[in-house]
Amino acid sequence: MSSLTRDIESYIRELFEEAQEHQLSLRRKELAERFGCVPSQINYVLASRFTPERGYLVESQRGGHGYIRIMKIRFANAEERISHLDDLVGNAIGEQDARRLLTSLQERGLLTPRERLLIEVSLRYLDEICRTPFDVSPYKRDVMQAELLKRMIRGLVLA
Amino acid sequence: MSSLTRDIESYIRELFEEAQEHQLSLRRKELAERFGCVPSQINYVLASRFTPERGYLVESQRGGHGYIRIMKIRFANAEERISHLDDLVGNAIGEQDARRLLTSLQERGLLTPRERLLIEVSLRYLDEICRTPFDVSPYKRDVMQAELLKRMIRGLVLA
DNA sequence: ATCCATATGGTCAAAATACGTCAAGAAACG
DNA sequence: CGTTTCTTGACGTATTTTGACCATATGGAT
Repeated sequence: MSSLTRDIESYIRELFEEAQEHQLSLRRKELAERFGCVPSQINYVLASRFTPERGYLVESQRGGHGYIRIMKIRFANAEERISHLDDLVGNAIGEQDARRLLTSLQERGLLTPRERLLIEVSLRYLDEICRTPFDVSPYKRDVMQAELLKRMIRGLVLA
Repeated sequence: MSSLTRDIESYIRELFEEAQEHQLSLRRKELAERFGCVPSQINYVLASRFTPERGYLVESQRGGHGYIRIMKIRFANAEERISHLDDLVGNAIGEQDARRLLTSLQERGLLTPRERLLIEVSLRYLDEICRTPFDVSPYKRDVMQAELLKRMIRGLVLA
């Protein structure tokens, strides 16, 4: 049940909590040694867990005194937040991706479990009627799902 | 009278009771082996029994260290309230009636403003697509709205 | 100033692992 | 006896882990 990637992710999150900062710096090699893995494993963790989609940006520098800096994304206003979230949803989104996004939003505290449940119910129903009474193509279904999802998210941000 | 699906469903419910947690993790392959069935049978059980409409959310991850996580959002036994609310929604509900009902639920503290917003956004979108791409009759639109509303309410108002 | 040794981090792809989708046929139901 | 629900299996996709090889920054030597 535990995995290297998840362990490293947890460790980095702990560092964030301890630091109480919106950004922190790491040494790739050091971190890899701490977890007894190859350095590129760290890149994998960053690429899969500390993405803009999950609210993070990563910068790095090579060479002597190299570093990896992870930053939490901050928004100046609701509009920025909305456009960020709109981008995450995109023009079309499938069931799996939608669920993943909702998971991430819940983890970020932007959504309560009940709100997430409401969203999932409505997405499912939309998908269902698109299939059965109407016969919408898979891609069009994803476009419609994306539209509904974006509207709900926009509403929540402004609420 | 017993069936594979029901057996697996019962088993998962037992796990919830034992764990006394609102969420639990499974391995699809393991579970399939325990019940001597193909792994996709597990997907069927999840898709038909642990839906958001029934108060559950399911997350999963593929690949190494993959898992299936089931979360119980719904609060225990509130069947009476479900049927009561179903009656309130009825077979078909128009925009005006729907709004009245939501107002009442919100006033009774069964719904937060954000949750209500989500419901209204999705109902409005449903209505919109029923008119424009598809050309659903007014009555049918009301039926579909009622159905979506009922599903959302069933999913979460229970406590 | 330039070169180069050293110290970092980056990319990519293969292999292993685990879950998802879909549709056809069987079974149960009313 | 038609409809819904269940079961199965073939095929598809996603994630993790590792390692070989690539790119870049720094600082001291020339």
